[in-house]
Amino acid sequence: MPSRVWKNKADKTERKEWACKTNIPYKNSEAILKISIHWFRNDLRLTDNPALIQAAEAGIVLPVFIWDAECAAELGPGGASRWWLHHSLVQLNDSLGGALNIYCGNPQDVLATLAKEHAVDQVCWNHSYEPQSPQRDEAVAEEMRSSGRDVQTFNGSLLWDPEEVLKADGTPYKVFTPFYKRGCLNAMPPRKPQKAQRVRYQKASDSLSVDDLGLLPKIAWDAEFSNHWKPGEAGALQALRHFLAEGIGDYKDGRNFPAKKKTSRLSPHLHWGEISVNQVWYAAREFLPSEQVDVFCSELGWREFSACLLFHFPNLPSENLNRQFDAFPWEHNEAWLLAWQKGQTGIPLVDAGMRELWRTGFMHNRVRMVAASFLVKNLLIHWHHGADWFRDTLVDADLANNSASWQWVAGCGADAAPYFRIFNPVTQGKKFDPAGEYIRTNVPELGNLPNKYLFSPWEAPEAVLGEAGVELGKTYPKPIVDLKESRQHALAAYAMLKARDTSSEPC
DNA sequence: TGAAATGTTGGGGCG
DNA sequence: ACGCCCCAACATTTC
Repeated sequence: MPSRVWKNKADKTERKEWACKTNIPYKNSEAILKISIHWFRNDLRLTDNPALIQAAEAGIVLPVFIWDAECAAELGPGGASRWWLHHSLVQLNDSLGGALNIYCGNPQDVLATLAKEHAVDQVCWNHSYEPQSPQRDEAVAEEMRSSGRDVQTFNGSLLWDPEEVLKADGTPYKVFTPFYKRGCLNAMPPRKPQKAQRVRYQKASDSLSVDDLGLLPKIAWDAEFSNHWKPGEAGALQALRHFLAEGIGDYKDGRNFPAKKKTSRLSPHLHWGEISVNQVWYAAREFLPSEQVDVFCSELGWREFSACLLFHFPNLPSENLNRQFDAFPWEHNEAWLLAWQKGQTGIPLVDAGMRELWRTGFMHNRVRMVAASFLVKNLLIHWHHGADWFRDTLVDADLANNSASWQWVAGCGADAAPYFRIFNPVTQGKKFDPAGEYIRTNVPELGNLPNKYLFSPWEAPEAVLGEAGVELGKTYPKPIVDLKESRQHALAAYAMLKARDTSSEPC
């Protein structure tokens, strides 16, 4: 897409030429060509970007990205997500012909200064629905309006606006099915994606470079990431095309098998808005008939559901949605947490997942559920610790999805898995990784074990272990907990919670 | 998008 | 032929 950097005072011929191409009458171009800031946040794309389109239609665009280190320190992007952001910004800057204006600091201050320096007429951005956003954005808007500038904001990241998806009584949905069926599908269809258009960008002289933001990790644990991911808008479109060609046809069943790569792997792209969810939704629905894409679309629905929950319950990252769980007897054990994080629990499917995460910044969804269930239910470690680790290590770390999903697994969330639904990593492995491919890829030291014992090496006869070159406790850990015993323990903890709850009820 | 315990059914081996 | 037991296969319930 054509884009060009214009100096502050573009010469007349250039301006005339451009006015010609865009059908804006040259005579009026001076008056019509307003200067707008487009504030990039979680919408790092040029296509189907409502706020950017608004800015572009008005005239010259000053594209801005601001890294607010103070804000980021709290529940902002973790290590893997920062890696992604770094590369995504590099891509975005390239597609803007180098015109991305990068700053560090408090957005309100940065934008106020920029607006003054560049005599900005209008400021545009797409909403973020994360908890700190609405208030901060409103303050920015207020300041801009009071200095006589237009402020235009849009929903650029969700199919349905969380403010509008409410039950008849005006309260937010807490159960997925009615949320999706009645709240979403029954409402107006999502906005159709808009094409990218010609934009004239302006580069400020005091912009930082992407490197200046220091987003890349100091220790090179991201070594393998670039083998698996291509951040940026082009990478996002490529991932979408690949999913349509290879994954979506068999999505319903295929998505459950971690060794098959049938899931879309669009989550990090969607998180940073390198592609809009509207583009994905319509691309899928135009590609195959409804009944073949409904399962995938409902996964996008879960993304909407999580965003909506976080929007209406801003404490979702820290507090149990179901407050009964506040009394749950978590048993913190630092050594177990470390073993889980490093993929050294001695439970092959769990370790495979945790190592895939560490190595590639991603874990297949099926395995996420198993690994998370193991932490929360077999180890009885508080879901906060799991959420913290995922937030730091997943390239698709997303406050809404992460918080909602951990609460779902722990049983305290909206429409949650009942607490007694405890995944057995051995059964799950046999069912969803029957050939053991996924485990062998990620836990190579078990590679020579026969399938019969691959999912539970502690049950293998000594001779079989010896044959496979496995020595439990040396080359691979013994299980840190007994699956059956820890399951019983978890159920007992839950029973206690329930007893406590009912005993205090009748008053 | 659970797992395990418990219940039910029916075929086959066997005396 | 019959009753009995075993057990796989499936269904239901319980956590």
